[in-house]
Amino acid sequence: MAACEGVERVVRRLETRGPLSEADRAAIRALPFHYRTLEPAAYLVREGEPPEMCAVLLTGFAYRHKVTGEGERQIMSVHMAGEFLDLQNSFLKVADHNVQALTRCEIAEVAVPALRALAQDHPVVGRAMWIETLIDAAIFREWIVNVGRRDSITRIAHLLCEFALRLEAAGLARNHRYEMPMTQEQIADCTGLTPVHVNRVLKELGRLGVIEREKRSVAITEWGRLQDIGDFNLRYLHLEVGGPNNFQSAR
Amino acid sequence: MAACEGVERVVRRLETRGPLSEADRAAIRALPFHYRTLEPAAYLVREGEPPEMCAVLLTGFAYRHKVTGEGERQIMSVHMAGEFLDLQNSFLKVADHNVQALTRCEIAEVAVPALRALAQDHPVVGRAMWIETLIDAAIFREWIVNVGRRDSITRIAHLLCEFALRLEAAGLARNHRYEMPMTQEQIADCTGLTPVHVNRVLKELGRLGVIEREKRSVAITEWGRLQDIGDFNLRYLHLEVGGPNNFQSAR
DNA sequence: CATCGTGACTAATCCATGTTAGACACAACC
DNA sequence: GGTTGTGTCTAACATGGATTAGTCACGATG
Repeated sequence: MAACEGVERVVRRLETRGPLSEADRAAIRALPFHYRTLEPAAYLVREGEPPEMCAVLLTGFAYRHKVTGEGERQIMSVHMAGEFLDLQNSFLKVADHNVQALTRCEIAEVAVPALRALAQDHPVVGRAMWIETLIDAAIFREWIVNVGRRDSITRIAHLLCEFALRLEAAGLARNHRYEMPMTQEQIADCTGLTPVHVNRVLKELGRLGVIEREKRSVAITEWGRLQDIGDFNLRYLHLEVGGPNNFQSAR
Repeated sequence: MAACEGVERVVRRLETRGPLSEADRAAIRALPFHYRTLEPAAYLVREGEPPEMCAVLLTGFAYRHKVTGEGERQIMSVHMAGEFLDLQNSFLKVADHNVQALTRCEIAEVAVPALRALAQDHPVVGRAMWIETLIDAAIFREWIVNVGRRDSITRIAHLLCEFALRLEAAGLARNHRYEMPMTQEQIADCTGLTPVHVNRVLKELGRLGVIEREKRSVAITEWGRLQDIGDFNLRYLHLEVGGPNNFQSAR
């Protein structure tokens, strides 16, 4: 991906949360971005280290996770092209979780101090970045509910629904059909289940006729039923359905 | 609590994340706060409604929760005196969860547009509020791990540890001894367990000699062991141990 | 070409936690 | 001063999902 294309994706992303002035856009474009490609499983952030760079994902997938004292991994979120990966840590002193590439990824990185200065000097841009982290938090909350109070088939159906909508919003899927970026083991780490049980549940969802799978590709054949099974309500995603500028206007 | 005391608490809270100028402080004090007392179980925010007011908790406890399609409740966070309750929703169009008083609460409310204007016109204050929400998000992430990958005794021990430190940071507890604001049923809703099992586990923690209980009062008699049992590492709380201005300085 | 590693998939068994049902203590209220 | 409600606590039984232990297909690697 060309560098200028990368920056423009960042600008567009932030603009969906509110109008930016030309000066705001120029300030974003002036950031000292550094472009890199990461192999699958490469770490972007390690728990315990101070955040120095903040990355935007241009292509590919990445995920946040922690490992318990027992050595069990819990994935806390999965990120796709266009999303910021490190706003969660950039304003804190130390990273409290890991961020790792799920697939091969292209990223645009910028040093944390430059990002802080941007937020300080361009409050509208700062607000847009804040909103990005608020939506991340909304998804974290939904995942607490998912692993805390839903049974296995509901959890996985919910995850499949969330992925469908987020991928479609990112222009990476259509007609509720997509390429699942994760292995069944990683799905297990998202849902607090074992890989074995994930396999059983995926098979069951296929048997019920609500999804069709071939390798990693997933087609949701009965969206309404999958939504019901998954107790899925898209509200928490705060998607800007009407396109840019559809935010709640300041009164 | 007197009104001016309430405002000063908000100022102090925001100052722990970075130095504020006199103009910043004045702007916070000039906010049109409205003071109210809520009875236990009163709603501050309802899922599906647009956020209109943003509240700071002056005394008492409140909690965030969602209810699944099956009618099961999951508590996503518990808040104590000094914390903001609605920054999570104020910059989004619609609340995606409920916020409810756990005990009798005194709150200071301000209309959302005034708060947005404050963040816009005083970027340093905006940044401090952003950091508050980032820490909320860090706690959400830890709770995903807690309900997703820890067994029942670990979950509850972890919750008890978190409460001890947060209450001490808020000046509401000392010597790892505090008044638990929640019933066992509410603890169950925090941990994704049943009230019956919470009771078993609390009894077991008592039998192990790491806590002592009498009604709602909890004394952690062996902090180190409870921490081990609870797989607890305080990093995710991002406590400002050195007092104000102990944030990572801009470079 | 053989070997190795990984991911998908399956079956048998087990156990941590849920479910159901109730006792008991205590405070609030008519 | 009985009644009602709420929170704590317990026991007996049920079960969802974990655990264990594989097979199989496939691509990468030497």
